Amino acid sequence: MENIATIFSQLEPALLEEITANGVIKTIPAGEILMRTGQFIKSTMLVLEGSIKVFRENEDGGEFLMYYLQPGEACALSIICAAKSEASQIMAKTVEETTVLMVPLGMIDKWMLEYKSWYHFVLSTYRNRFDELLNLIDQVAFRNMDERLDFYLKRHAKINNTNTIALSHQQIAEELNSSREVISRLLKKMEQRNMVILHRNAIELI
Amino acid sequence: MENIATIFSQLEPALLEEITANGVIKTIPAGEILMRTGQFIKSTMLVLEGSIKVFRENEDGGEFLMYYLQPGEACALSIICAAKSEASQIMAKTVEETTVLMVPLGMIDKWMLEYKSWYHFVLSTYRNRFDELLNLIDQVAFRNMDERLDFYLKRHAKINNTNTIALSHQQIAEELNSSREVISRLLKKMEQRNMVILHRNAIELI
DNA sequence: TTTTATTTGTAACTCAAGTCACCAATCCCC
DNA sequence: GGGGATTGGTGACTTGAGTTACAAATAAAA
Repeated sequence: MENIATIFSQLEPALLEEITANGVIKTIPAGEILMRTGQFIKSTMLVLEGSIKVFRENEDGGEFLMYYLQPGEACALSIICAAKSEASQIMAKTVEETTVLMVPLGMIDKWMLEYKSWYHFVLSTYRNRFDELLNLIDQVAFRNMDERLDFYLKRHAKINNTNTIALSHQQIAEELNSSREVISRLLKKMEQRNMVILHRNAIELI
Repeated sequence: MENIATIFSQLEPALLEEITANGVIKTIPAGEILMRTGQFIKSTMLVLEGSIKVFRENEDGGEFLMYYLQPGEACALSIICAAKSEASQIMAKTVEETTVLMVPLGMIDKWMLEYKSWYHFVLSTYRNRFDELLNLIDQVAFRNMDERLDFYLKRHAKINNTNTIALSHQQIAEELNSSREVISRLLKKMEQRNMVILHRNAIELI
């Protein structure tokens, strides 16, 4: 794992020291649920390594994808909920082994006043999540499933920095709140158009 | 119009004085566009009276509703964009004659450090908008049009504190990104189930 | 009072996408 | 290697909702 100062290079040195002093580094195995619908949140997390999936669970247990948290990012919701100690609407879980830095909620308010770089970091966290949600609304409100699938695959490839998506059709269907058959059909069409090559548990982008 | 101190009673007196000193009160006629997609934002707004519709415009000019800003609320986006001076993804316009207090963006950052009540106000503005977007995603991703229509009518009634919605089917269709015929059909069904009474340009909730 | 524009009602059609049913291929583990 | 589990392919059917087309009702304007 890289150094905290490298991952959060935009934060000023004095703040990084405080973060190191007050935060607890925790490594979480893949697939662990970090936040459950309706759960009370008592600390925020900065992602150091790995990746966290933020999603909404529907009635059938499908995990409708909202966005991913990557190293160098923080959970906007935990910061927001902090202020109100209100129930969160969404869930979060690790997709791979993930190292996070847990920061007590009290520190967040304190640092906002003391460190300009923290203030800007928190605001930009909000803004990025806000944008991400606007984008998601765009997708579900205006796009058809074929466009959404295409967008999903490309984003997934970009985030993981590879052009092979190692997911089953079922998993993709759940993240897009669709059904396996629909995704299989659309992927077949994409293959016929030479946009992808299909393998078992893997989709290769061309 | 009520007093600023009454509308924003959660803000501390010293801050209210500063707001009055630095802000400009502006009354805007109904239907005026306050923020256009891609436009640069140079000041934030606190709503004193009236109401502002925040929406996304689709290709055909339909105004897909995101949420309404009411007296006592502020535009979260303008605050977010402020920090980054980035283009906004969405549009805003007055639905009726609206009085706002324009505050230069520079003040926002300044007050965050100086006034705890401002800090909490801004954060709660973010959180409320975030919640609103999550709710919207819920609607478009998981609900059918009949449920969305029902939800829409009830919310509209609640906001305007009346059980008569003074809108044409066409207007409703645009805000839900649907078509007039679909809304007419669904409303007819609701009337048959004794959920509403239909009038010209008005829908009465029972 | 005509004329015109707006609003609403409805039937018929189309299409995207979800569901059902079933099968084949592949993997995994005992 | 055999048997169950997971994954993927495909046809047939259903449904929600958008589209086309047209008519009736009402309001607004001339």
